[in-house]
Amino acid sequence: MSKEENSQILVRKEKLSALIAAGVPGYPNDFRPKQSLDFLLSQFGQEKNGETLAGVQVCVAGRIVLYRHFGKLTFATLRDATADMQVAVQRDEVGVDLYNNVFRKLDVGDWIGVEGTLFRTKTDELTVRATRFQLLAKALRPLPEKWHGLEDIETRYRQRYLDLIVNPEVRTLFKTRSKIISLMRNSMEQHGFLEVETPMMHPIPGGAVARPFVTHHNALDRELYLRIAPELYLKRLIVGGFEKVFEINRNFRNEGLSTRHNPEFTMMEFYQAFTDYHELMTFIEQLLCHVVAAIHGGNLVVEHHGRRIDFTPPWPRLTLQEALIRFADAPPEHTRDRGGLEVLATRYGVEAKEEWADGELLLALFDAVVEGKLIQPTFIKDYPIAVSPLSRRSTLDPHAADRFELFIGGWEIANAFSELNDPQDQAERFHLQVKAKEAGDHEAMHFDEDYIRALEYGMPPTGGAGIGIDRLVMLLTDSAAIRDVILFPQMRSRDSG
RNA sequence: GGGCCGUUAGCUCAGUCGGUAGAGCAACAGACUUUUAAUCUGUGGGUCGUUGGUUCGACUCCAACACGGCUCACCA
Repeated sequence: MSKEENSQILVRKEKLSALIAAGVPGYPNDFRPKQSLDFLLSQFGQEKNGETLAGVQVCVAGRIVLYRHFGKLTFATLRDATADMQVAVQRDEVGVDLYNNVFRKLDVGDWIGVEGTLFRTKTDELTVRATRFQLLAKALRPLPEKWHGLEDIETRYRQRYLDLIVNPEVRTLFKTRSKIISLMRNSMEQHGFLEVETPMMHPIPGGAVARPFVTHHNALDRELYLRIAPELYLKRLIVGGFEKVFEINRNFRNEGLSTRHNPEFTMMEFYQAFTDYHELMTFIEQLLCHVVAAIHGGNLVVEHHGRRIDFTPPWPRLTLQEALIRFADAPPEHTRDRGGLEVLATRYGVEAKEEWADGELLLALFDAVVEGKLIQPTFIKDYPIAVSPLSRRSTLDPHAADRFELFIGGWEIANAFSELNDPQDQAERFHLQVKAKEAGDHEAMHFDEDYIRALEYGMPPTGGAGIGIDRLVMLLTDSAAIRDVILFPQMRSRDSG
């Protein structure tokens, strides 16, 4: 017996053939439900005084997920997009022939339509008493076991439809994801931002430090790159005169997979003229608080991995140095010069590469020692210029960028900065990136001449930010792996390896 | 990429010291008109991830490979 044709599938195919032979179509499309199950439960689920259900005619559709047979009576649990509800089918109500030869030939997993009236069982459960039923779509494969359901993690990811059928909490999670994105989109629109779509295929990959996926366009006979970030296109739109734009869409990075990394992931990036990174901190604080409160019923405290994360503003704003002093127990003087940083690197087992600028070493120390400790929402600001090739140079310190990142639950959630709008400075930064690329850094940026040309036409002073949607959803749904919040996560091929 | 763990019926899982495989659910046949994982009686269902090796004999021991999980490294 092959895996694809086990005996249960054969039995179901034979049942389908028998039904069709008896004039019952297996996949008709002429049934229209009139009520959702959730609607019926909310309207009639709670008993009211003097209520009579007998006259309430209903017409519903759903998938059979459970059966309880009693000879001449069957209870079935129906599941539609909104809820589960019980249906009672009686032989004497629908007719002996239909009951014995059609209804009893149905299986768990089949879609059916049911017309009937409402009643309450002895245990007070609201139930549809069927006067008529119809097969809507025959299922040829058996569903996973009714009690344990589908627990195999690999199958849940590879066959997400099955996961969604039998694990209602997975449906709830993805509804929450959708709601989070909707809240962010509405919020941005209310603040006057214009939603735009920029290319997913880039002739020059840019806007982030990452390895891109490469593809080939036949007609143009040229390489194209799946975008690693929309940043440079969105800022071209600021040059073009849109003063507030945002995009919620996918980025693609050709890097390893982990519980926090999927090759394609969703970011919201937004750019606003006449603002800076300090004002963006306040904006993001308000935006995320709005989302968290809406998702958690007004509550700003979220449970995550057994820890309480309190989103109540204002959130701490620390410089990289301050964070290292506080969370890495570093003496202040050690964060100020090369020698001190190298002492810290030795203490924490961080490799201090010779070619690194001081700022790069500082950041490496932060990543290794501090990042994972930033559980409560915390802004870390004033990043080194060396690792911020698109950020505005600080007016006070030419080695610092007007940039911050937001950390929550030990993860980087947002990255934002005052944008570099000096075309000559930007060109110099690109040159440095190209030099790094030539020295073997695969993640370094290309020189984007058209972007420089755009800046040469004048970009107003601007602030911009990117917020990682998948990680935000993980935080707000208490998920352990990014694959749990992506419907179809990337998996290795089973056949060709 | 490294380390550790896992892969047995459609699903969830047992399988002792190496002697050719078990349960529950699901399926099939039957009983049953108020169940909630209904219950009761009976029946069928397996290339034990793949390929090699050791052995008289391998689900079991060994090796390689595939896929997955956790974790470290890199990144967001």
